[in-house]
Amino acid sequence: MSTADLLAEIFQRLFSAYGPQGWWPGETPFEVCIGAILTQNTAWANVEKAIKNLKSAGVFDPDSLLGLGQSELAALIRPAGYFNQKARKIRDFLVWFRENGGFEAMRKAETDDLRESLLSVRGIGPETADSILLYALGRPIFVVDAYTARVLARHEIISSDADYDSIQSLFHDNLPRDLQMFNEFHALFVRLGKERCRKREPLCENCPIETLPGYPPVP
DNA sequence: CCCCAGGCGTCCA
DNA sequence: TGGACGCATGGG
Repeated sequence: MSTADLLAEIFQRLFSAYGPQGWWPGETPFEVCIGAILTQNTAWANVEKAIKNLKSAGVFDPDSLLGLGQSELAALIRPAGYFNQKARKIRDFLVWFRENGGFEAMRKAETDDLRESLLSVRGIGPETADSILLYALGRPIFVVDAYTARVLARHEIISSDADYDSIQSLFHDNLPRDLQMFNEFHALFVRLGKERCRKREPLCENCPIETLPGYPPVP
């Protein structure tokens, strides 16, 4: 079975098992950007509390957030954890956002250029940048996350120390550049991981991809 | 009490 | 260039 067929098979099984995930769980492109930073190594339920705090305080827009001091911002996003670090990251992103013409300019930019520019912001790494590109701007980019790497490594499709770009290339080089498919695929990996794939446990039995053609069963 | 979450930057070999 | 470590709250 080719890599292309294997990845397509994984997608089909996850989609059949779980259906469309309706991502991103936020209402606006701006909310996607802030949520993408807040959710770094953090449970989404805690991110929701932080976003709710910002909305309740009436400051959930770029200018208002920039008007807050870093410590005030940190206090509001406290439930999301790492609040001092994330307050600075949000500020740095918003400064970049303002100085680079906001969404209007972002929508005009080439995907590769925009990705590089996003990565230049302190606190935005590859997963955060790609989440913004895919879910805020609709670019057909595959987002790699810890669940994806863990699941693929357990199936011995990649090595356990594969880096972000190599994993992303596996998807980019072997699947059609389909926006809706990439949107669902990442969300489905997260769904699978949340439900069944804790760090210290193998994939559970009756998992949609417990066995895959040509690959060893997960222990 | 324990482990872990939709990462990232820094430091050090 | 890559592996350890700090960052932090809240849920299971």
